[in-house]
Amino acid sequence: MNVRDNRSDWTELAVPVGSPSSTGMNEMRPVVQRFVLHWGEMGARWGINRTVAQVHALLFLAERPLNADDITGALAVARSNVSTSLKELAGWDLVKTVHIMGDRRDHFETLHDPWEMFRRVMAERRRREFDPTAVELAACVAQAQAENEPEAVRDRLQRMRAFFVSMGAAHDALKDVPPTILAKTLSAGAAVRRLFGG
Amino acid sequence: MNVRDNRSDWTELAVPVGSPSSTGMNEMRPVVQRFVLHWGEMGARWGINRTVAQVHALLFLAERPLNADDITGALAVARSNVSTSLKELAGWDLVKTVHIMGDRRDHFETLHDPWEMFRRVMAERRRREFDPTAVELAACVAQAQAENEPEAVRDRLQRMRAFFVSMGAAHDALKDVPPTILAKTLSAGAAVRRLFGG
DNA sequence: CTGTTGTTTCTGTCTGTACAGAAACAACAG
DNA sequence: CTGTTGTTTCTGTACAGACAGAAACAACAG
Repeated sequence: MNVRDNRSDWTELAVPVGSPSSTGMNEMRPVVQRFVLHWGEMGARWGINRTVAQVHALLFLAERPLNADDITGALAVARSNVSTSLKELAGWDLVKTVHIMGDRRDHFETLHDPWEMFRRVMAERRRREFDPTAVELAACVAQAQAENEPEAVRDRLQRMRAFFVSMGAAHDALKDVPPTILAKTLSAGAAVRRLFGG
Repeated sequence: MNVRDNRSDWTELAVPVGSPSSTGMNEMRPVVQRFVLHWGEMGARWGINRTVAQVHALLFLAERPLNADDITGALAVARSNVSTSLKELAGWDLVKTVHIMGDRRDHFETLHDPWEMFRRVMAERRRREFDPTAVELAACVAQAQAENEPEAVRDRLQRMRAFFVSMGAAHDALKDVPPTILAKTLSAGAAVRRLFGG
């Protein structure tokens, strides 16, 4: 009994044909495919690996936790890449590993709440990119001072730094607001406008 | 008199050595270089072409409008790419062309207010990427309905769509708030927390 | 007209990244 | 032990994007 024969019958997101294609690929149904492809493109535009984003999209629509072979079959990518992508998603805190009784394989699932997803992605991007840039900016401000840069240069670096400080504060103020509150408050809109004197 | 001889003495951001290097390259001073390089990296991470981001960074620190040759000299990239990058930045509404008396060449300058920069980038990204995705999601929701996708799939697409609608509303509520107000309100933080019941 | 300036387009090249596929390895169940 | 599962690493390849440099072109000043 080899791996191919042992893969689970994964029909939830698959086209309901008689049997899987000879390639071992498990075709996704049209909407699923559409969403997965678009999500992949969007991710790529924002600096997320296309395949990683596709894996995420697939898990987002999956009705049950999928194992690596399910994903390999659906997306038709090498298993090694699925493994890497899952690890990457775990690094973003977007997937978790679950286990199913009687099955030794790892299964993966992702959040189904877009707000919570957004929150975690923001937190990670902040940690990885925003904070280091803020540090770099502070260093630039100091260096500009030390090296007697002209007033204008020092001023602009300082403004940029201040901007980063403010954005950091904004993130701090919002990062722990429960998604449901965020959604309601933002959807209403009026309160937000009022706060900002609109 | 060729182009090289005709280029302006561009010393504001340059290392104050006796003469420009034989390559025609105009070396930036350390802080400027540091900022330009870092900005380039950040841009690349967020899907902005590295060179485009570098041109932007250079203009951000420049004390006067620069012409294409200034930029070519400072960044040591081909003139054609500078031209393309400037056009790209113009497309983001981040640079404008200005003219200097007695000089036929175009000169370029960028905003010096990070808040306003941010506002414009957000507006553009929304137009280019967010809105189309929102449309796509609406289509996915409709298609999922039409093709009798399982409840779970329809529900998740719908949630994602709702998320995009809310984010759009949030952007609408904030996009026209004057940067100064935004900065003050966000920096304070307390009001924001209050609004969201923190 | 000629020289300057700027844009656009083309070609070739280079580089980084993604990726497949294989292999080695580790962990573990039975 | 053997077979399964999963991760990691390696090699080679393929592709997309970035880029330089040349060339053609347009606009315009003098």
